[in-house]
Amino acid sequence: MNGKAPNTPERPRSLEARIQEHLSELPSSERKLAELILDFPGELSAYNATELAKLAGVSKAAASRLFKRLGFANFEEARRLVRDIKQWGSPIYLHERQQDSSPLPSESQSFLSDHVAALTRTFEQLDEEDIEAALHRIVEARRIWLVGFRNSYFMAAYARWQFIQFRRQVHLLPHAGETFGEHVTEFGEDDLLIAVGMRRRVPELARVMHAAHERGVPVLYLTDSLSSDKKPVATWTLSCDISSSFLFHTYVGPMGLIHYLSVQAVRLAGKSGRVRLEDIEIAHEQVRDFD
Amino acid sequence: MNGKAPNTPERPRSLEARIQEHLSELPSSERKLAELILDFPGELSAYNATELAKLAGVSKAAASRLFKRLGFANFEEARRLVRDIKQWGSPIYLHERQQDSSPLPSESQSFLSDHVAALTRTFEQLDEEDIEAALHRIVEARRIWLVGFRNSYFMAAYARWQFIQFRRQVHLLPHAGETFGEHVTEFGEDDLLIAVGMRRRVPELARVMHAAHERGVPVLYLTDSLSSDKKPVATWTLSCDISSSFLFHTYVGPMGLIHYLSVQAVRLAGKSGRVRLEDIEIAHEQVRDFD
DNA sequence: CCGGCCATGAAATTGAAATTTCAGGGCCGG
DNA sequence: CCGGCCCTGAAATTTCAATTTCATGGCCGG
Repeated sequence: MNGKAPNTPERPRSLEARIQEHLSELPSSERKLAELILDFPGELSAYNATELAKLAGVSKAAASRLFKRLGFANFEEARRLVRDIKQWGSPIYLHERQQDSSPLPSESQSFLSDHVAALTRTFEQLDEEDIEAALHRIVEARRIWLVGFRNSYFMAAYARWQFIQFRRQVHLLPHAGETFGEHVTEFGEDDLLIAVGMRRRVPELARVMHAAHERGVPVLYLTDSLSSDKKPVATWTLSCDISSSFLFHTYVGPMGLIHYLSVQAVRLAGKSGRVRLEDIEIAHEQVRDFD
Repeated sequence: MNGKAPNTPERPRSLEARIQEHLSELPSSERKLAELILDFPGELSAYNATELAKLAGVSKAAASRLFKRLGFANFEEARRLVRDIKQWGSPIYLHERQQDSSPLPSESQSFLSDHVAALTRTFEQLDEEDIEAALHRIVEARRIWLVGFRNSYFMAAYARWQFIQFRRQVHLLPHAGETFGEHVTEFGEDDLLIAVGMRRRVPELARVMHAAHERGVPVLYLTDSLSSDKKPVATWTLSCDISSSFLFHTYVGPMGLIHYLSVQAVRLAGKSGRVRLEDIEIAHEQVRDFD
């Protein structure tokens, strides 16, 4: 029994920190593994000890010993630490960050790149044909109905705000427990329904879309790219990427898309004479006046 | 038993794709788990089947069955697929899409870079101290009131949706012509008011903020960096860059900021014991209650 | 050249996670 | 109301990774 007294207060330091601390005193085979970990490219916690050992070219025993020596009860504990730090943020980062030099910068940096990635993927996968067709309808429809539940509600609200900058008759369907009946029966052939349905969707959404479809109302469906391919009936479908490596999804993708639709719709409306110059002023209003 | 003819070319579809394909025919308990996976924000392969089952609130048996049904030999195979695909970057379907659809109409490219620029500037100018302080209050406040008018309304709605994922008593003040009087008188010292005021602001906003201030309620003010410097009274101010070279402002910055606040608040709440790990389920709740 | 010390990996052992089994129970069609 | 069908989670079983043991061999001081 190696009488290694674990009198350390056992506060959670990051795995890398622990390795640095012990690096000099590690035997060769364990050090090989430790160095592998230090410049490991991917998500360490997605691998198991056996694989890591193989990658480093050492025996499983060495791996086991290494994590013990680093102060973990076992490999599983180490893996969990790595995983949770990623998901929950290092408690250290938030509290003891006076010590380390580059504390949050890098953290918020990774949020930024997460958003940028989502945006990029969203714009990459846009279907220009559907967009083109939808834009025409957005401009020409007599009335536009917008619907979105739960997390999709605010995007519908955003879209409405944008659209009323350049046209009339843009209605946001109520989202509370209220019934849609009265609105749905109002749907007319010249209308357009824009349904925002990011995960996770509720059955109501499909019902409204279906109702519109039955009445011959075209449906523009904004969804996320992970959604099922047995999509609800929709005339045009535009998907966004909302994936993020943090706890919550990111909606910068949909925001970018709606912004894009808005700008292009105004252009189109202007071209077709449906927006007169003075109407565009409305749009500019928010830009210009500083009050 | 498994009548699944394995003559399928078995090209590696992403886990998500496989789930989509089978989603409709999955029994409820397996579907619950499948939904959890589709919504899973983090690194799936860092979790084991037992943990996933627990998060989804189903038995380990269900998890085991699910992966079998999706065509994997066992859970381990699925985990490895996820891990390796991640390593390779984007999932297959993104790749295929990229090929045929024209690279990027340069026009939408410039929208993209506009958004990215706004996001970057937003994250660059974040005041970490204010954020830190605001986060604590977000976690500890008894009640949170959110207010936003016009174009700011949907951001307040988004923030509310995020915050109710991990805490109670988050209220979105009505935005219609309704009077705030009744709500404002309710403001208590333990509360927090979050005011979203992107240009162009209306006088009501300053009034509500002022009312809160008078009652000793701290105010977190989310605004845009172009706002006039005669700011309303606010305890903490966080500004975003919303400028865009197109007709409308872009709100990806505020969205990123709110996302950031949400994730960090959950982390903080977890540390202070206000959200225990198993309460992540709240966040994943949206996954579960679909029947 | 010996003898203590220690690192090492193969192999045995342990132990946790995954799978399978099984009894209970809901649902549906007859 | 019955009977088959299938889903379900608890528990038994199996599987396989992780740990421990142990024989070997290198290194160094005497």
